[in-house]
Formats: sequence, C-alpha cells, structure tokens
Amino acid sequence: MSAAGLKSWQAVQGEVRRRIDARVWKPGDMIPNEADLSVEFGCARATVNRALRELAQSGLLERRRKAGTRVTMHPVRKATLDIPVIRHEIEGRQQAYSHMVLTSERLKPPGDIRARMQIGPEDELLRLVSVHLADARPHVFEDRWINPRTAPNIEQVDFSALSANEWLVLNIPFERGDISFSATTAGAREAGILACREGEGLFVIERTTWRNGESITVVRQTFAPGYRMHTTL
Amino acid sequence: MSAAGLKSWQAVQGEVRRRIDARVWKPGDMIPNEADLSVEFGCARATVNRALRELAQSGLLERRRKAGTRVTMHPVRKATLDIPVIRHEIEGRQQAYSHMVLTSERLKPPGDIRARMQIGPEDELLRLVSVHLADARPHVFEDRWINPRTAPNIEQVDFSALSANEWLVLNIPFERGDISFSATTAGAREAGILACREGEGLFVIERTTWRNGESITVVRQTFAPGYRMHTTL
DNA sequence: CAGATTTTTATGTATAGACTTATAAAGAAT
DNA sequence: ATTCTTTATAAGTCTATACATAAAAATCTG
Repeated sequence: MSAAGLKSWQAVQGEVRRRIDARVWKPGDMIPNEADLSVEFGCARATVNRALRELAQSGLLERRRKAGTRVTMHPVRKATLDIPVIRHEIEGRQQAYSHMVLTSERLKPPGDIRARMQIGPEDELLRLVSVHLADARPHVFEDRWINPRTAPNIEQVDFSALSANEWLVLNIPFERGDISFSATTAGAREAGILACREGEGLFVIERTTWRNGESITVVRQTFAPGYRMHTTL
Repeated sequence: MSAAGLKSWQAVQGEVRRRIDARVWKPGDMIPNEADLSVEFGCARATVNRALRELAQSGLLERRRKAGTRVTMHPVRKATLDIPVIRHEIEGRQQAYSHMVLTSERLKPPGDIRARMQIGPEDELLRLVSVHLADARPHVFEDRWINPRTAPNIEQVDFSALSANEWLVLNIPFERGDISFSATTAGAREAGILACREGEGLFVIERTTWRNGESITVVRQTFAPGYRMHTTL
C-alpha cells in the first residue's frame, strides 16, 4: 500500500493517479497534506507540490489553502485543441494551399458584430470575405471583420499574398480571445462557395480576439463537409 | 528596458510575454539562458524556469537542453475545452435533466466499431441508444457501444436511473481517450429524435476511451440545433 | 575527411528551508 | 445567537545548491 522511494514528481503523480483510480482515495475524499505525503513518499514537499499542482490543473484534484486537497467529485475532462493557421494545417497534409479574397470593403457593421467587438455606433470596420483552398478545392469559407483602430496598417495590406489570419498573427498578436465551435446548415451562398449541396451540415468556428482591451477581429470560418477536429483526452 | 526585481514567476512570465509581444525577442530568436535571465531579473533560476516552462507548454517558446530557448516561429494556439457530463451541463443552465434509453441490446458490432475498439471478430458489445433531455426537450442523441470485457457489470446496470456516461465515469474511469468534433446533416432518424427538421446541420462529438490498453466505449453524441461549445484562448 | 569520442553547456529536476497568503476554525465580544 | 478577532494550518512560492540529462560543439582517431 504505502510506497516509499518515489523520488520524481512523475512517480508521485503516477501513484496519486493510481490511488484515485483504485478508489483508495474516493471522489470527494480529502487526501493527506503535502508534508505527510512527502514523508510517506520519501521526497521533498516541493516534489509532491509539483505533482499535485498538475493534477489540480487537469481537474482531478481540488486544492485550497488551509482546507487541503480533495479528489474532485465530478471531474470535468479537459481536451486541448490545437487551433492551427489554416495554411499550416493544409500544408501539413501535403496539400497545396491557396486562398481567394471574395470581397473587401470598409463599412459600418451590423449590430451583433458591433456588440461583440464593443465599438462605437459610428465606427467602420474592414470586412473581408474569403475562401481557403486545399489542392484548389474549397476548404474554408471565411467571413471576417477587422478593427482598423487596433490594426492600423490593415488598409494597405495585400491579402492576395498573405491571408488576413496570418498577417494578423504576425503583426497584431492578440492577448485574449474566445472561440466557439458549432454546426450550421449550408445555405445557397455557402453551398456555392464550398461546392457542396445546399442543406448540408457544416462545421463552424467563430473567434473574437482582443488586445489592450480593444477588439482586433471577429471571424467566422465555415468548413467544407467532412471536416473534423481531433484530439486526445 | 531591463527589468530588475521581478521576484515572482508571474512577473517574470509577464515580462517575457511582453518582450515577445513587443518583438524585443522576435519569432525564431533565441532568448538568454535561464542563468542570465535570473541575474537580470534578480531572482533565482528556479523562478525563471517555472515561468518559461509554462510558456513552453502553451506553445509560445521552444526549449531544448543545451540548445536553449527560442521564440516559436508559428505558435499554434491551444484551446482547452471542458468536456462535461451532459447532466451537469444541463443542470448548470438551471434546466431539468432527464434521459431515455431507446434501445439496449447485445450484438456483434459493425466493422468500423470493431476496428476502432480493437476487439476480436466474435466479440459482442452492448449497444445503447439513448436521448438526453433538457426541460423535457431533446438535447443530445447518443449512440454508444460498450465493451463488457472492460466494463464487466454493465449488463446488470439500470440505465434508466443513471446514464451510461455517468455510470462509466464513476465505475470504469478511463486513462486515455480520443475525441473529435464535427458536423453532420440530420437524417430522418436524427430529425425525429431531436425534434428538428431533416437536413439541418448538427454538432457531433465522437469519443473512444481506453483503460489498460483495452477499449471501454465508443460514443457518438449528436446535439440538437443551436448547440455550441465555447472557450477562451 | 568521416566517424567515433569527449567535453561543454543549457535545461530539467530534486532538496531543505524559509517565508507568504488564504482561510477554516476556534475564541472573544457584542 | 451573531459578529468580530485571532490563530493555526495547508497550500503557494522563492532561494541556493546540487546533480542529472540531452545534445551541440570540440576533439581525437583511423
């Protein structure tokens, strides 16, 4: 039962995982404090701390000062998704990347975009509608709004060379953003651009990014049928 | 430019982020080693290490022994999604949760399921088709295969009381899994069960989980229209 | 000069000890 | 009984030091 000589934080973490898994420590239970565990395992408290900190971060343990550490009652699994630049994703599959700007105009945005980007009623944004192609076949339909106040040189950029996404990543790095994943039904426009049937289910990513408390861009990317995001748990 | 007296790892991390953001250290650049940084910031090397380790984990830096630390050329943003138990997700929105088992049978699975779960050609699985409801309205349509070899008592469980998901989380915790997100088009069956129009785009989560190198379950969850997963970057 | 070997070096990790901070719990005051 | 104050405690963190490990760079060798 007791395990002495667990000198690396990985070993300690493994043993703690094992005990939770084997219900030695049940969901909701308090576990011994760091000092006691470090004695039991024959290592320093810092080593135990490192092991437990990571488990708390992944949601398996809950820790509070003075209160101690307990096994999470209903652990929420966390999945980490890579959000790649579309060109890299396509090139990573050994396909040829290209993209096409369909429209590019400066105008006052509709209310929902104005609200999401928290801009004034008179502010104009750059709207960029484009499509990314993999081996010359449509892959993503992109509808983007860019705030010229946070991306000042945006009007002069030639987006036929570099996609808006990449230009922004390189020049206006964001510090905060939110992202959502959902599904939509292909309308006539999407079907035409993505070369699919009207009424087909399509995967959608929507993203808003911020810098210094000001919005940079809002983008909605609609993927061609069959697209999936994949990761491990 | 130089910043002395950054004594906490958060402060060090903030300063490093700032320098990367301000292009003091450009993508692809090597940054000073830990020892030098600890001198510059006036803190211990362990503090610098803690700050940089987290940045490397989030993909902003690349570190290799002896080679040193460099700013990632094309940082891949990582989004962390919570994968909640459906009941908790619904109850968290103050809605009433319930679920209904539509079919429950033991049979040999089709080839794709057999391949994904890596089981023998004669092995039988428990197939469970159910629907989760929020305020009595259909929310998720779930098609699940369970391996009785890894979940031995599964045949005796009363899934009208506890959903298969929750029973498994409580009794057969998995140690590894993979998950994918995609979109599908509602067929007649999905439309009937989820009370939506045929041809509507629906969000889909597919998951396979493992324990001791054996598969536990494969599940495909199709969400009612309008569902979205959301997180921050 | 290619290939094997040694050296050097930056990160990775462990440790004992001290101090900080949040906070649960006990005690005091109302 | 309720509210305020104190105290004890467990996690959170920083430090100096030491050693481990991977891998680049330098050196040796045939």
